[in-house]
This record gives sequence, structure tokens and C-alpha cells, in this order.
Amino acid sequence: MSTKCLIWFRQDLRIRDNLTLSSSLRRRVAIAPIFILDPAVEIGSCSKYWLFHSLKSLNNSLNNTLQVYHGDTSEIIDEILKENDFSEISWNKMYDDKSKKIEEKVKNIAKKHQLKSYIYNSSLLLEPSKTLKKDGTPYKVFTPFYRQNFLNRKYHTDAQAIDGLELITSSAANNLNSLKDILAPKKDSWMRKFHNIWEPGEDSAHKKLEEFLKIGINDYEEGRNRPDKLNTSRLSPHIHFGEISVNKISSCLNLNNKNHERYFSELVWREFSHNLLHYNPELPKKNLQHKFNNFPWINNKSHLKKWQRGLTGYPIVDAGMRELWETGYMHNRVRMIVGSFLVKNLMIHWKYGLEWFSDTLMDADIANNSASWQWVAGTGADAAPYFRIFNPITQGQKFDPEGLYVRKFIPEISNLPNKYIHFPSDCPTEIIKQSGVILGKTYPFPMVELKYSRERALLAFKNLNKINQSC
DNA sequence: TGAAATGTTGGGGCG
DNA sequence: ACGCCCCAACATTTC
Repeated sequence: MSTKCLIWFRQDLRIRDNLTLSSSLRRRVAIAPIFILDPAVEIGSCSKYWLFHSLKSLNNSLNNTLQVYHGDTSEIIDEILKENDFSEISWNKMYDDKSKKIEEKVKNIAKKHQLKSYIYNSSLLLEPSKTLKKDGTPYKVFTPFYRQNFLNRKYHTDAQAIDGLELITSSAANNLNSLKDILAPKKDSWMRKFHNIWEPGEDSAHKKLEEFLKIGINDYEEGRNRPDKLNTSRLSPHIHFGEISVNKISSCLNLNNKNHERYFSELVWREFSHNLLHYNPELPKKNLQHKFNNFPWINNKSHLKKWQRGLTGYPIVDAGMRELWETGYMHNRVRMIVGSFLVKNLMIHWKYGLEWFSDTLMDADIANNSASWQWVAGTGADAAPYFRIFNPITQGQKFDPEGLYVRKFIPEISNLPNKYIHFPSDCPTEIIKQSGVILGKTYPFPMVELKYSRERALLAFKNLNKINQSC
């Protein structure tokens, strides 16, 4: 009888290019795959939907042998090891504080049961410990981080398939559906619509990559900023749950091609975010730049609600927030615009934006999400300076010139002419009437005035610097 | 991976 | 021909 290895799946829900599996195959051990939904690890409402369907897809790939559990990870693994004769355990690492702590506990449980542990990195191109500066400290600026570590390197996948891997069929019935009510309840009408938009799972991730490499990437440099175009990969939820590896994606790119290289650099921004989180466990909670701890945020609940619902009166902001609610996704350019609006024009703390995104984004990822909110707020590493305040009207005109994106998500203003689509308040009464728009009724007036709110934010920032100088 | 204010230049209209 | 003004088109600076 062959050696038995327990494979603990986490955010690596794939069978291709997964080191826990390919190394098991090389060691010729039989594997028992498990997944544990641990309430200690927070997961947003929207990504729950994805997780459930992704697990289903993984279970299919594993010939229906995936066993799932709900509860405290180390306790559950302890139980499993008590009742079975495993001699090995294997998993892929994660980089947020909670997950790292859980890993530590599991390591101890494994030791207690005298198991051999096989622990890998299958989610990052490079381990954070391999990307330190010469002086041994982590990078704080993206460009040198990128140039020193990631360019001039070849990327390849470890193994394409796991044909021949011996799967242990559990004596217990497959229990995947026990998670359905927790993750993707049938009666949830918000989730139901995602079905028409997304197809979670490894195969679909690969299909999507292929499509992107055929079409979208060829004009990526320009098109990536255009929410009205289809130039982005939309792989983010697949990547988040590890349905496709970043090694696989990178191995398909030609880094001498400008469009490819730009896309690659976006993948490395993901690496950068994970590094920031790894070396700053409090990234989701605390300003990386401490001087912002004294910033006079105006955390107005009703303003926050208007932003969340897409009722700010600025079409590009509202379209983005509604795209998020409708589809569980928002175009990257628009994420920056709505972020800037929340943090600067409304002066609401970035943690509220982070919370909302965590709950409603399909690709919600604690590393990317917190690093990016700190970036947009100007409080992070290599961040956009606080005084870089986006003007939602000019951003709209620049990146959605025909208003196609805005019209798609805000149908009530879709009859406005291009000239006024990004700022209905400017529209002459006669024309706005003809378009069937009644400001304040069918579509809100702008909730804040741009010039005023911009100057308010700049003044607060200026005073902050003064306060921090004097103490 | 901004935007607005301010500064500079140069052409055209005009007395 | 000249100075003057206006203003667009850039460039630079500032937040």
C-alpha cells in the first residue's frame, strides 16, 4: 500500500501547475484532498459564490474525492489525522496574517502526529523572502522591485496535469453541498445573476487566458484604461482562488512586447501587494504612512451609502459602483476613480472603501485590496500622492469618451448626448428634458461640488503636514 | 496610473 | 511698421 498524503487545498483550487499535486505525483504517494472553510478567515459575500463553484469544479477534476469541512482548521485536521493513517501533509502557503497563524498551528499538529510536511509557494512568482533589497529589507517602491526581480527571468509551469496521481476515495460521502447554504444559498437573488456573467473553475480560467492572449492583450497598453472596451483579462477572480497560476500566465507572455510587458507588470503589482502584506501584517488596518493617523476623515454614513449605491451624481463613479453591485467586478481605471472620490472628495476613510470592496468584489483579495486602497488614498507604499485628486468628469470624458460604459450601467441617463453624459448638471434644460432626465428625481444632483471638495481635501492634507512637522 | 494655477510664447487683430 | 491686447497652445509649478 502506498504512502498517504493529506492535501490541504486553500487558495490554490487547481490541478494544473500545483506543487502539492505535482510533487505528490513525483513521490508516488496517494493523496486525499480536503478543503476547510474556516470562519476565522473572513471571506466576502461575493467571493463566497465564486468559492463554492470553484470547489465544485475542483471536485470534478479530482474525480469527486474532495472532502470539505467547516470549522476551525487545526482542530479539523487534528481530527482527520487521529482517525486516519496519513504519513504526509502538503499545502501551499498564503501571506496574510491570519492564514499564516493557522499554518503555524497546522504545522504543530502535523508534528504532533509525526507527519512529514510538504509546504510550497504556488501562488506567487517569487517568495517574498527572495525579493529583498541588498540590505535585506523589503522594497518600498514598485519600479526597482519589478526591475530587479521579475524582468529578465524565465517563467515556466511545473506540471501540466496530474494523470497517474492516485486519489484516495473517502469512506464518507462527498459532502460538498454541505457548504452550499453557507456559501451560495439558492434564495439569494443577488448571487443568482452572477451565473450569466461568470464561469468559475480552472478550465474556464485557461479558456479566458487564451482568449485574452488572442485579442485583448494586443491593444492592452491603451485599452486597459478604457472601461468601454474589452482589453482587460478579467482573470482576477480565477487568480485569486488559484484556479490558474501566475507562472502559467507569465509563461505565455513575451516580455519584449510592450503590451505583454505592461500586463506582466500588473501581475507584479500583485506580487508587490503580497510582499507589502507579508512584511506589514497590519496593512488592512493601519496607514503605512503613520502621518495619516491624524487625518481628519469625515466618515459620513449617508455619504458612504450614496457612494455604495452608485447615487453620487457623478456618472463615471456611479457606473463603477453599479457595475460592482451588478457583476461583482469593476474595471481597474474606474476602481481608481471611485476610490479617489471616496477618500478625497468625500474624505471618508479608505477602510470603508476596503470593507465594501471586500464584500462585493468577486476577486476580493486582502493583499491587493488593502495595498490598492492605501495606494489610492496616498497612505501606502509608492502610493499616489494625496494631492493627486481625480476629476470624475474629465476622467470620464477621457476614458469613456462616448459614454458607452456609463450608459450601460446607468440606463436612466442613457439618452443624454455625449457632451453631457459625464456631467448631466451642465446640460441645458431643454435638452435634459428631451432626454427624459429629471435631476434630483430620476438621477441625483452631484452630492458634492468638485472644486469645493477638492480644496477641502487639499487643505486638510496641508494642515496634516503642518501638524506632523510641529510634533 | 492628475488637475488646476501660473508662466511663457507666438500669432493675429487692431489702432 | 509698431505697440498693445487677446488668447490659444504649451510648459512649469504647485498641491
